Amino acid sequence: MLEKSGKNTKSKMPELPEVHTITQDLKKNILDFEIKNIKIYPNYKIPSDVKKKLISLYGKKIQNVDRIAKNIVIEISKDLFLVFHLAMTGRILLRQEGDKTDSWVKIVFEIEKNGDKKYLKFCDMRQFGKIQVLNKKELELLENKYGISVLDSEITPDKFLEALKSKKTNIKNALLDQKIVSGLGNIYATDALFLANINPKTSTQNLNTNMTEKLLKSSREILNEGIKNRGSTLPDKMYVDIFGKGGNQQNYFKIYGKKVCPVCNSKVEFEKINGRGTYFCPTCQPDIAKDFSAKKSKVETNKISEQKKLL
DNA sequence: ATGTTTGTTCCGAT
DNA sequence: CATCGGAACAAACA
Repeated sequence: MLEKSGKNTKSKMPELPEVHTITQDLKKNILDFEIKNIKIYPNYKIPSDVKKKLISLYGKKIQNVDRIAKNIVIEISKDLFLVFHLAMTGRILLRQEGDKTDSWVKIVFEIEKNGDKKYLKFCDMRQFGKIQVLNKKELELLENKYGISVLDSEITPDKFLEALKSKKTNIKNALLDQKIVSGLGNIYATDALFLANINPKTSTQNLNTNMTEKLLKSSREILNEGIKNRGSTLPDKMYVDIFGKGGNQQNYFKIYGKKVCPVCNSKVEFEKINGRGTYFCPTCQPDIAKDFSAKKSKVETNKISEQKKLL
């Protein structure tokens, strides 16, 4: 892990399983390779200052590969970092001479070590992804943008609750806000909420420590399982690892994409929550706010009828 | 033709 | 001024 200035450096904080997989594979395969050439495809819109900064990478060797939240960070020197964010449809592929061509290629880094030549390709169909060249200070600024990581062993249910409550919205939305919790995406957040028996529409203000304890545990479980299975590849085959191979976590989804709850056989509900497709089981993930207000209105109704009696 | 999509940022409304 | 939520970014697929 890149060292956070003055902070605990021993805790490894893997987050999004797909990015983690790519980062680890890159680390095993491109260290000490020299950047010989960089080809930017003409159809790729890249800010001119980034284009200029890329030139400063020529002739340098790759020192390390790491990850900050969902960013892949390639360390070129102590003060020079190449940073990728894949967003929805970005890919990093590591190819050799003669390999088949790839779709949606935007930038190719030709790298070489002891005569071994490889092609590091940045591909992006929808072009929501981002490439940056940063110095150490800018990298620290990037790192500081992110909230707590659920895989950080120092995070407690209390700290988790405090972080989530700072955003007054539903729990699903808070979990996806990287400034609050970094690393969970739509699928993993959906599955983590299911495992914790929490309705995705629950207000963060209605959470308690018992719930965040469960959610912390389920989030860690989901992310660790995703990492073990090298991420998830949906039917569109958008995510693949650096060798072009899909992950396996899609075979272990808990509730995402399901029609029937695997635990209780209830019909799974699908709803757009803050614009993101969300699956949940109405039985295993009851809406506590609804129960609460139903109870409350019942109490009020009783009160009114009592008052009427008195009159 | 329309609606859908693994993420993030920006801007208007409150 | 802070915070929230929806639109926008752009392309392929069903």
